[in-house]
Amino acid sequence: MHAYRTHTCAQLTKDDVDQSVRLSGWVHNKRDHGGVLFVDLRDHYGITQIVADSDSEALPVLEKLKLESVVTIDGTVKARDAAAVNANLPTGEIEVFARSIEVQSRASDLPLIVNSAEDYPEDIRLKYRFVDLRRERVHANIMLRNQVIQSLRRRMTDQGFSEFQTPILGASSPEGARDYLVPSRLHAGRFYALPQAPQMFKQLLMVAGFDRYFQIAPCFRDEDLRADRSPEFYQLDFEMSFVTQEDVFNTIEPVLAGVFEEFSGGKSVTPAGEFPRIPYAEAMLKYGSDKPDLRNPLIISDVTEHFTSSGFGLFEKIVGGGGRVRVIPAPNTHEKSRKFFDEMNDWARKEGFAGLGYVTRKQGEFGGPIAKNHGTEGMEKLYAELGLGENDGLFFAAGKEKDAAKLAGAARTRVAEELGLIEEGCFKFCWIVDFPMFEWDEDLKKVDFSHNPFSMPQGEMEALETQDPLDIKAWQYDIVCNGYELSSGAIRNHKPEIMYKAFALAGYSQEEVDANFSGMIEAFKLGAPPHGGSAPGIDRIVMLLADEPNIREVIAFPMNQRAQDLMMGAPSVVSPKQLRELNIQLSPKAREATEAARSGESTDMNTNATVRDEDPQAQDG
RNA sequence: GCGGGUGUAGCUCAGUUGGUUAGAGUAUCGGCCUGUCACGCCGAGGGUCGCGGGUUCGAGUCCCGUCACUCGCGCCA
Repeated sequence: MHAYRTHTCAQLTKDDVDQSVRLSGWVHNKRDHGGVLFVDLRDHYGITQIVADSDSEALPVLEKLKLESVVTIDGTVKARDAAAVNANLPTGEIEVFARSIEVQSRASDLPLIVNSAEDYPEDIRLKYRFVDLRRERVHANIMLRNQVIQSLRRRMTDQGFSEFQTPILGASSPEGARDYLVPSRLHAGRFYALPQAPQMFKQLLMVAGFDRYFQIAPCFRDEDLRADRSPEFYQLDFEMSFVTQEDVFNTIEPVLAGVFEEFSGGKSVTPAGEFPRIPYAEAMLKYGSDKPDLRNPLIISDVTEHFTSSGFGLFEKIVGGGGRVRVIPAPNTHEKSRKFFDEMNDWARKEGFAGLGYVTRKQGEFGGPIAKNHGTEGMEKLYAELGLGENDGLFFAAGKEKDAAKLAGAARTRVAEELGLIEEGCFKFCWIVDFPMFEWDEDLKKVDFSHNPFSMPQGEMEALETQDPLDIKAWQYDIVCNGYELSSGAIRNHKPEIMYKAFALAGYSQEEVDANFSGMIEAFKLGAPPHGGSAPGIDRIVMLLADEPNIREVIAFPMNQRAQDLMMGAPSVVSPKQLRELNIQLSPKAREATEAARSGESTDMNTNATVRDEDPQAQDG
């Protein structure tokens, strides 16, 4: 007999009755009736009920054992009486009568309970993540993640992509997010940078002639966190040679639609080949966002023209100053109280906007200060143009174009949520296309790249030479699903002369380009195919499929919002010897902070991870 | 860096207008219980009300500051 098990905890059925079996697992739950004891024994696969009574030598041991201890049970499979069958359990028709027990690992008091769905504070869950991960929901999320990755891999290899690894210790480059840096021991004062994405390497793989690359690539960005953002995350990074934007779309739509259909649990998914394509400018106008949630039926309109002259002085003034007025319909709000509208305005102010105006309409009657001042005739004209009905309210976002769009976008979401208009049970994909190549940098008062500088401008050299830089579009595209940006990609600029020209428009000299991007530029001078790709975010995909509110629920060992690993105690203080080897000296401020951590001056609960560091019990060698 | 929310027993939470000894469930410990599957019953222990200061005869409750977690803005594709 195997040392630990003959079956898993999900395997035994009525067909196995009377068999002698050996099971191993965690003590999930106990029900002690004095003379008879029931134990739910759990492993990765499932739960089997173990029974022990006074005839069993296992009884006194199990009685004393705490939950989550690990045991091996030798016993006999018994059929349960009809009345005792548990229909909720795949193994519910049988139980195992324990003849003997071996305790593999004795658990002490638990910081959180595995057999309950109760929510625990996230810092406790993260500190004891190995226990948290035993719980049904998180365990299932991590398994879902595994399946999604397997499926993505299969779908990519089926389409002729090859998987390659790229370096983790790379060179820092000036554009993009803040790099995580790793000091070099052999080269004093120099640093490696962890990849924000394997961008240059995947392009160089195309230059190297591999034609179709993909990788489940770890990416690192040292920026502040959000619910859908972690400092380290994974992308389905891919790149293809000799392709147009259309080819990239046709390749990746079936992969994403396919994997979503496979794991959506019955939710509808935008079919491959039917992802709507929304130009960036249109997205900003109609949805107030470059990652619109298409489950939200509300569409923003620009009504600036109606307020060039208006009794409503505030809007007239904004319009006169070059600003825009955008509106968000609030359908069928005739029965909403004034409070509803006022609270929307309060919300907008709390969000840092100047305020959200509104017009109410009940049985054709307009209400609210904007309607009063603008006049019934003007309002009717506006409503007719927008196709609004006699019971539809209207919210107004006014200001500089960027601010008005942003407020309108936030209000569109808020209004739809308040009115329950967001369609449920679906994944709605779209492409955002035609991103501007350049934008005006208000701080530096100059033209700068609005996205990745390696994207090919639409119209290529001719566009750069003849058009206003701010009018030039890039072959740059995002995939958006339910309001989340899942992927960003581009057809790359593989021509050095266009690269130099594009950088020149953004104010960078050829020498600067050569200095910062020498590898790429050199490569493009030695025979580079036209190529493009994208990189869907794996964590966000799994988060959406698992219907979780944040990315940490689908990461086995996530960091908290301050980029700490509460379980392992990262980032940690290192020894003076390590620092000396790296030729690194701490600043006085850093010395003070690390001294405080060492002497345990700070006694708040978040130093617990560090305390655990020093607990030999907690070290796993 | 900024704004919102939260912080009361190991955990989940209640705690009235500022008023007696801060409660419940769960977990833990002890006792009882031979068919449970969220087993049940009896009992016990467990509290710096995040921390510091203030107002007050009196603060879990009000005020100021601060810390932690979290959501968002800035930042970031």
